[in-house]
Amino acid sequence: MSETNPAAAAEVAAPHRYTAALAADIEARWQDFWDADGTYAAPNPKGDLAGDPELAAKPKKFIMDMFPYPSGAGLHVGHPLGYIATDVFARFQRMTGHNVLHTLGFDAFGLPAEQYAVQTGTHPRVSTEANIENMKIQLRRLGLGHDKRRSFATIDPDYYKWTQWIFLQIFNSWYDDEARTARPVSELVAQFESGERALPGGRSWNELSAAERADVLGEYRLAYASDAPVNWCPGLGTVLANEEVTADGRSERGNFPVFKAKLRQWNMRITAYADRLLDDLDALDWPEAIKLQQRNWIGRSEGARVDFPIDGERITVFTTRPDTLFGATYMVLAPEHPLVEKFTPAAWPEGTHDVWTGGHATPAQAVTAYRAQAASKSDVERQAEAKDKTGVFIGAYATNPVNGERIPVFIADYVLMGYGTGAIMAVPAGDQRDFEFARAFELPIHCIVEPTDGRGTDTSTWEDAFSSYDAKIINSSGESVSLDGLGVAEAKTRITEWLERTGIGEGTVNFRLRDWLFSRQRYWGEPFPIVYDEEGIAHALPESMLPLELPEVEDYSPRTFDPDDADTQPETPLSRNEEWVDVTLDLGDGRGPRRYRRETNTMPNWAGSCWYELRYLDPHNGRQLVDPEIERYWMGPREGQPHGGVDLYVGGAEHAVLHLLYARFWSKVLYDLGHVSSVEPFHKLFNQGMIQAYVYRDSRGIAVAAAEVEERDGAYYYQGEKVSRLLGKMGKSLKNAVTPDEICAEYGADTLRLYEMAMGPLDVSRPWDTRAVVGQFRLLQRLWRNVVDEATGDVTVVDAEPDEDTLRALHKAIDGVRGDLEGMRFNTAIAKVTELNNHLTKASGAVPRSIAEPLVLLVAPLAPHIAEELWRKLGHEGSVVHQDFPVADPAYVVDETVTCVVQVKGKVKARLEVSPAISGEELEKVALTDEKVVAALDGAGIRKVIVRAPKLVNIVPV
RNA sequence: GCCGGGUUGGCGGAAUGGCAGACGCUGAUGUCUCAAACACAUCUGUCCGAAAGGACGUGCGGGUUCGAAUCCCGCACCCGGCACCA
Repeated sequence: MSETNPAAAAEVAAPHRYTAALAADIEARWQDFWDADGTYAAPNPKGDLAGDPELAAKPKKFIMDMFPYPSGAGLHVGHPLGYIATDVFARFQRMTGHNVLHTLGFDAFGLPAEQYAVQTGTHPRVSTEANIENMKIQLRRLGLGHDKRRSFATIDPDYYKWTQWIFLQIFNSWYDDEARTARPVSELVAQFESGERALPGGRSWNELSAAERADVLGEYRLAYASDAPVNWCPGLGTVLANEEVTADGRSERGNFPVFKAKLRQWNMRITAYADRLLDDLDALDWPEAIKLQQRNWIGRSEGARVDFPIDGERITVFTTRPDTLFGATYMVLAPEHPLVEKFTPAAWPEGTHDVWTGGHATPAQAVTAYRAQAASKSDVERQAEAKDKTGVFIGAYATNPVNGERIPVFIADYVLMGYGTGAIMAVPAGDQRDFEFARAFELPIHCIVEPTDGRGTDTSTWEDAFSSYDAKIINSSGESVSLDGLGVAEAKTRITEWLERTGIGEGTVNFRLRDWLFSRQRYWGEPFPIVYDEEGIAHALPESMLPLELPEVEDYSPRTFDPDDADTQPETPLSRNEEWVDVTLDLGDGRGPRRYRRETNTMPNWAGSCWYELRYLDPHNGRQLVDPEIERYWMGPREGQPHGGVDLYVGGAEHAVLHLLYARFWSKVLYDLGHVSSVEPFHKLFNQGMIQAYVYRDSRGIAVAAAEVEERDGAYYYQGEKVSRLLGKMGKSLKNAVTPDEICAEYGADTLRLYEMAMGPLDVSRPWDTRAVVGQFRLLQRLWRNVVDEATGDVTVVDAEPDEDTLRALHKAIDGVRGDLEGMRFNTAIAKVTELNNHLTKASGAVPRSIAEPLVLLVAPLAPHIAEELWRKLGHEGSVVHQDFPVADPAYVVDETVTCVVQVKGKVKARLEVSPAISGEELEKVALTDEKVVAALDGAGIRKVIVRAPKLVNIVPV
């Protein structure tokens, strides 16, 4: 024995104590065992992953995490929170009779992986694959029960072959609004050929050129290229989806300015699915907050389209308040509205108001100047100036169809081209924005809703617009329709009927959702399986040419620009490889080998995550993206899940509208085209909270190493200097990252798992506290000691009958833990296990086997390594993973006696030990004769006695 | 501005109409040890009290109820989302 090595001395005294070293040994052994044994292999009903028929016959559970980006920074303890939670849940499901599919892949395309690669100067594939390997090692140490046969990365050609294939399915589809389903474009062509569907302009399909046909089909395809204003981000060198742009007009990633630029880009016609994406939310088991965010994003508004005649033509507006049509005193078009030029006359009409012209000599000049001004403004500036309404008269008048009034037409940037029809009827009395504009441009304000707040009908005295759904319509009578005296709802109905009867308009539903910009000027993404012929017509590559692999290029980094320079144009890295771009191919369409140019944009990083749940099911299938029978087994609709989908999907709330909306859209298209049986990808969604960490900053505001900060008397010091403390994110840049590796080294993975689950409810964010981790370590140490002799390593459990108290403690724990695990309340489940274990620790004598065994099973989902080891020590062959979870005996779940509190006027005055079966009358009698109660009543008369047997009696004195 | 979520000991949290503070951390004291660490044991919401015991207490103000952390109304603060969406 060495006097100078106390740790060694302790080990000699208790060589079989549950220490970090022993935990490491146990964990490594069982992780190897699981890999070799294939413990977590979930059998498919057929195919290469078919297996154990007994397991396959059980009800299925598909439990999934949002898969990680393999960033170069590695994991900190915040990352695996959700993975541990799904793993605990999956293990519990395995022990309660389910065939559980649980695995994890890697989302490895996209900006972060690419930027890391650019920073480190290595090829994205090399650095990404290294990161994946590193992350796999980190994750393996946590003991996650993944079916590793099913893992993949989105960058694997075998995977993105099918991402490309799905893109082509979408490209080759159109949305049939009447049938409310996607259909192959070939069926649309057949309709055009037969004349069943009319072509715009009344032409016949046969007389169209190939280019014209392509243009017509482009109007229908669910994936289409178009010249449209997109979010161009010079700082990132790419365009971005609306969802990737923040409210203040900057890129979500990198926080660079974003400008509107007109560029030819690929889009997904997600708007065709707006109503279904909205309606189908109802049957999903998702947090209401997330559903609400999606509903707001889709933004359904009921209203009407109304045609306003102008110069023998018409401008269509969308309004949610057709009942206020009589109050429309002017019209506003978005500056970029395509009809603006058409109606802009050569000269200002006689007597044009000076404030309307913006000081310009002609309407054309005014329009051009205003458009230039609007385009140069970044969204940030627009935001800041939102209060000051700007605009200019285009020199033309339209007619209000309901009363024949001549109303001026303006352009103004408060009307957005992307919403509705890009044109509005302005009702300044009822709409605050219109009101402000009318005041600024001295336009008339007609009161058409009777104010209910006493302000009167003289609008010249008003300070703001008046709007109420409870008010009555006034001043709204015309020759053919009158709304006077009606409430808002009735007026809407009547005017909509009138609009439809006269053909002037129609009731309609409008959505805020826009089409999804689907191309990026990046290297590290899926190439589009699209080539262009000499006429510039896009052609799909045949399936036999998939996957279209990413070519090598000399410089894969994106061409970025001065972030503030809007006058730049994106340049795609793939366009730098002329040999790859310029190809001669036979597409198998009967045209023979021809020269084509490849599409050089790549898909956005969302593409790979839009369908990965399906590939987990049948990851090695070379002929189909997933076998239909296998898909139906794991994903198909069933009772309570009318749209099918993954049984549990856990991830951060930051994906509320991006990934989750896109994945739902792809799922619906695949369903419509008959490739899958599930309409929705994720039946139940759970958002885990964030693990936060304290950030310590010195007087300059610079973050200092959190691990080296000392606390004295409620203040914090770093190297003697006082520092401030704030709760923030965990990360390298804030110098407060704690890695799972550190915690595993100090306590073991089981302790880390327990601590993360015990910190609090899974859906709430909470601060990491390394000091507190030891609490869960002690739990495992006591658990170990309750079964194993620390000196000899022998099992100490005895075959004696447990006492009543212990039996009750066990069955109450079983009952509670079962419910808590089912409800994903892992923190309280651990508290109940701890209580039982503490009970055993405190009880004198060895633990009976009939208690120790179920205890180990209770622990197994939470701390699987130690559970395996104890299970083996208790004399069982094989793994604990597929054992049955204990079932509580109801006879022991209730206590033999319960404590009944007796209150007087709601204050506890006495406690009685009574039988749980005691009757109300009996209990009342006992309570009223209790001496403490008698003393508390002090002779006062009794007005009322409330009895809730057996737990409570409340006596109300007079 | 609109919408959603939250506020409980020194800290993380438990209790969703019936004993507020389960479980854990921290802290105090003790056992073990030459000593320390580990481990174990007892205590640890605040105030009054030597103690027994008592009073107060779940962001603030009101209400419903025999009884409210929990339900209702109003307010403050914090976090998240959306935002000129007609």
